[in-house]
Amino acid sequence: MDNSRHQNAEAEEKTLNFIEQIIEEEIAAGKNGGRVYTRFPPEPNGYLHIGHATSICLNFGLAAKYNGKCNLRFDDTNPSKEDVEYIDAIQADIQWLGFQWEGKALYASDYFRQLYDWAEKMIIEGKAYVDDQPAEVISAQRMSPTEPGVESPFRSRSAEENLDLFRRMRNGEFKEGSRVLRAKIDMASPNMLMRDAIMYRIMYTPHHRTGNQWCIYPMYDFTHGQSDYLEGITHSVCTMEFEVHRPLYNWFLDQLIDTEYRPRQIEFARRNVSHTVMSKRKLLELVQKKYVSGWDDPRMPTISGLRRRGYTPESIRMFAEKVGVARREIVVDIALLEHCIREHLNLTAQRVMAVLDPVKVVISNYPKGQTEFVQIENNPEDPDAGMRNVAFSGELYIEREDFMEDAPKKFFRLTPGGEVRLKGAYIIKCTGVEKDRAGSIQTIYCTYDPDSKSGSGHEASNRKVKGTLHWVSASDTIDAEVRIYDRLFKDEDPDGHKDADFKEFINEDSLKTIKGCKLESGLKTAKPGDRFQFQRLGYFCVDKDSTEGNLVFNRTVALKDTWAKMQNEK
RNA sequence: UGUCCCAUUGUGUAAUGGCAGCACAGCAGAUUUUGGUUCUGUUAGUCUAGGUUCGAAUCCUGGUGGGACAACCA
Repeated sequence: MDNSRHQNAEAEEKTLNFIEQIIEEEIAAGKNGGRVYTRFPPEPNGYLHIGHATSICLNFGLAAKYNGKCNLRFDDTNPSKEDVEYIDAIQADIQWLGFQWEGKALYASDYFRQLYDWAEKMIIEGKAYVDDQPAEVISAQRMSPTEPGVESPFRSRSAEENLDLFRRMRNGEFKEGSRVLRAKIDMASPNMLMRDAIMYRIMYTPHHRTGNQWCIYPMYDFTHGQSDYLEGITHSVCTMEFEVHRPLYNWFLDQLIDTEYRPRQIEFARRNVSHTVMSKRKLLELVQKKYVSGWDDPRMPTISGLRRRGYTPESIRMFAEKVGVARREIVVDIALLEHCIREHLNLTAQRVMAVLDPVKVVISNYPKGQTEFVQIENNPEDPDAGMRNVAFSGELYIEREDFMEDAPKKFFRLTPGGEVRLKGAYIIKCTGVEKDRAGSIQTIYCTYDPDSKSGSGHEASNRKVKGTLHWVSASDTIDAEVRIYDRLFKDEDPDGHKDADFKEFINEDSLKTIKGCKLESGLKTAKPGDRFQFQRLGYFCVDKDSTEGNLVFNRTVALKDTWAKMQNEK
C-alpha cells in the first residue's frame, strides 16, 4: 500500500510536460544531434512580472534539464517603446531568480545588418516589395479574416526598382510612414499575417543601442525566427498568441535558409494569476497614474515587486513548477503562489517576537527591576538554526487582540482569570485590567508561575494551557513600522476588462501602515531583504526604506489563521 | 458568419485505447510552547450528442462554450 503510493509519487515527478515530450521525441530521433538550445526574448519595454517568471523558469529549466543552453536576447526592434532602464532591470530580475544565460546578453539589434542583407536577397529574388501606400490603405486592403485581401498596386514592381527604393529607405530619403517593405506571400490567405506581412518600416527614433545608424527597423516577424536561427536555437518557446505567427516564422526561414537545421517554434499558454493584472500596458498605467509607488511596489506582480515584498526565488520557481504547462487560457489561483512562499519561508525564516498592536502587561509577582534571558528556538523547522536569548521582565507587551474580556469558548488566548503560556517563558494568569475613561484597556495585570518556565522540567505543573502568546519585554524593544499589503485588486479581475479604469477595481485597503510596533531588540541588526516569521502574524521582510532608527517591514504573506477565519464567518 | 487553438473536481495539472491520479483551495480529526507547522482522513471532475472499439478522458463526426488573428507592437 505504502509502497505503491510511493511509486505513484515517483511516477508523478517523472511526468513530462508536452514540450519535454516533444524534445525527448526529437532527441530520440537524433534531431539537432540531441542539442537543446532555448532563449528568453523579452522586449525591453517594461519590467518583468510573474508571468515572465514562469516563462523564464520554463526556458532556462528546459536547457538545464537537457544539458543545453539558454540565451537572453532582447527583442529590441522598436526603439519608440524601449529603454535601457528596462534592460538593466530585466537582467537583474533573471539573475535574482537564479538563472544565468549563456555568454553575454544578446540583442536582436545585433542582427540588423544581417537582416538587412536578407531583405535585399528577398527583393532580388522577387519575394519582397516596397509599398508606397499609407498604413490605413494597407490595412484596409488586407480586408477581414472572412474575406480575401486586395493586392497592392505596388506589388508587381521590378526587383531593380524595389532594391533602389529599399536602399533609399535605408538612406533616409523618405518620410516616416511613407513606405514599407512587404513580403510577397498571399493576400488571400485565411491567416491575416500571411497577407504580405510588413518586414521593414521607416522610423527616425534613435535606437538605444544603434543610435542613428538605422532609420528602418525590421518587424518582429522578420526578426525572431532568423535571430533564433543565427543563435542556433533549437526550441523557440513562446506564448499562444504567436501561434498564428508560426507559418510566417517558418516561411521566412524557408526563403532564407538552406540548411537542414531550423529552430522550432513551440507555443504554450500564458499563465495568468487571479487577483492581479499581467499586461505590461496595464502595469505601466498603474505606475504612471501613481496608483502604486512604482514598478517595485510590493503589491505589483512584477518580479521586483514580489522581491521587495519578500518572495524568494525558490518560491517562484516552485510556483512555476506546480503550475505546469498547457495550451489553453488559464487563471491560476494566487493562493498557490502564497502556498509556495509559505512553504519556503516556513523552512527558512527566523522566528521572531513582534507585537504589532501592543498593550502593556504587568506581572505583579515578578521581582521589580529584574530582567532574565530565556532561550527560544530560532526556527523549529531547522535544527541548525540554533537558539537565541530574549529578555524577559515584569513589564511586557502583548498583542492587543490576544486579550479579550468577554471571550467566547473557543478563544484560546488571555482572558480575565485565565491562563496562557508566554512563548519560551512562563505561564501567566490574568488578575485584572486597568482602563482609561474611554474604556480602552491600558494595562493588563497578571501573576506568573515561577515553576512553569519553559524547559525547566516542571512546565506541565499539572495543567493544560491552551494558548501561547508572543510578547516582548518593555525594557528591551525596538520600534518599527509595519506595512501590511493586501491584494491590490478586489475580487473582480480588472484583466478581464479590456479598457478598465483601475480606480474602480483597486482595493483601497490594500496597504495598511502600522507604526509603533514593538520588536525584540535582537532585530536591531536586521538589514533590508532579511526575512522573518513574526509569530502568528505572518512572514515579513525588511524594506529598503528602513533607516537607522526606524525599521520598516513589508508583510510578505499572512500565516493561515483559522481563528480569524472563524471570526469572519460570523 | 473565415482560419487556427483549446475543453479532466472550485483552481492548476497527469493519465498518449485498459483501475481517472497529484497539488492548491475546502471540510473533519490527531499532534503542537503560538489557532502556524507536521500528520491522517475526506468532499468534488472527463462540456454535449452520436460513432468506432471487447474496452474511449484519449480516436472520428456534429453541436456547445472559451481563446487567438484584420499595429508600420512584440
